[in-house]
Amino acid sequence: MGQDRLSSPSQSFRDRVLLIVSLIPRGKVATYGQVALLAGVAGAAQAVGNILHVAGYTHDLPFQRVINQKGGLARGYSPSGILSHKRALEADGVEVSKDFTVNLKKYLWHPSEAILNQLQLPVDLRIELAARYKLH
DNA sequence: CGGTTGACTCGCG
DNA sequence: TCGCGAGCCAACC
Repeated sequence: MGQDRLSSPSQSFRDRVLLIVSLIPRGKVATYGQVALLAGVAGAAQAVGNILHVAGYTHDLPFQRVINQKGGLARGYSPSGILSHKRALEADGVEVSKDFTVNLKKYLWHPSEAILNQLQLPVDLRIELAARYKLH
């Protein structure tokens, strides 16, 4: 039974991004660049931010779990809403420092093999993903 | 169809 | 270590 197919290359980049974000477990975070790679397009981090900014709320996604490469919370999450972003993450059980950063070594999401397989991620992207985000 | 935008990233000084 | 500029890419208008 092939139901539960997570995504396929035929889906739009946008749909794959939304799906991947929905897979980030509570208590973990992912970076924009990481989501872009998982969606099959290296270097599309900014596009991921754009997509979440536009569709995050309407799709009821845990978009608070997506932060930048340095572990910092999004500046434009909402005008002065970096505090609400901090609270949303803490509600997930993620520690947020006073300078609004998260310890990626501790909280970065490492997708399971099963998920990677179902995303049908090309080998080269898998390699890049492991090289950039595998933190002992 | 083409220019603009931005919840990003990287590299350089 | 930090700020700034340039590069990137899909969505938008």
